[in-house]
Amino acid sequence: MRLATWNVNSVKARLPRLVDWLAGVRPDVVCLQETKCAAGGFPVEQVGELGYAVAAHGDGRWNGVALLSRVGLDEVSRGFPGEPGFDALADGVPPESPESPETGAGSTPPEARAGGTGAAPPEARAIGATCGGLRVWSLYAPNGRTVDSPHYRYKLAWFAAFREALESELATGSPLVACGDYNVAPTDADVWDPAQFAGSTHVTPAERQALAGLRELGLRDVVPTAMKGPHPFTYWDYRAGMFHQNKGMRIDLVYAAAGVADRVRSAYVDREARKGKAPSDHAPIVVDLDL
DNA sequence: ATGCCTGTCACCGACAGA
Repeated sequence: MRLATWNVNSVKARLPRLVDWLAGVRPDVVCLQETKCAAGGFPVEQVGELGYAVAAHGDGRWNGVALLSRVGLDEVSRGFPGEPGFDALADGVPPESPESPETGAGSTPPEARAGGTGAAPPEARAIGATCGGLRVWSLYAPNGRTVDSPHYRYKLAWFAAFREALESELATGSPLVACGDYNVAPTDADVWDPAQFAGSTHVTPAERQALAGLRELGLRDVVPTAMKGPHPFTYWDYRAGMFHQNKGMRIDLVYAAAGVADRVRSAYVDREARKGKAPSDHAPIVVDLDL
């Protein structure tokens, strides 16, 4: 089985490149992130012509994940149990300036502010399905913005909830892989210059501990081969010629259950897909499995 | 060479990305 994951930064804007890439690389299962379209707006017909079934999960303008498969697409899960939404109240930050410090009957009880139980619905950041006997998740972790932001605490809460959900799935013993844009660089070697990231998100101990929590469940980081240079970066900022200087980050990850990781024949970052006209700012990872 | 930011929604800029 050939498995791939790619943050396409809008499936509509990337459609010509996506179609060409699918036709050339011919993966069996593809995890997409940042599709930036509602599920009904996904170009199902265009990828369908290449033999892919589609399961999409989207809000519209932001986020959005999808799975493409031509080896079966069953037991689709849009989101996961306990998945939190972004809720500023969960951090004690009021959505609007409070009129007064009065705490009346309308105030939200603390127990209703916990992640996953508050009013904010989950964003479209996770979709799972069973493809040819393999349980596959396509993930788009929250960015976090800055370490003092409610979005950073949301990011950590989202990872904690995903760990819980995954623990239940792994208990069934079925082969599983969780691919996507984790928005965390696992080690200092996974950013082009660690000094540039001091005090930033994506490299903090808490974010790296979130990844460690997934590895504690038995998942392994399937590190792809870099097609240029020593670091298998998967993201390069559009600005300031970062790609051309190979100043990137490894934030797209393939986390595989041990039984799947043992069957990885090869894995690589397809840097070619980051070149040329109108690319995504992320490159795909392609993994060949002997299942 | 791969080439110096982009997509979306709403409107002619704002916001988000990491």
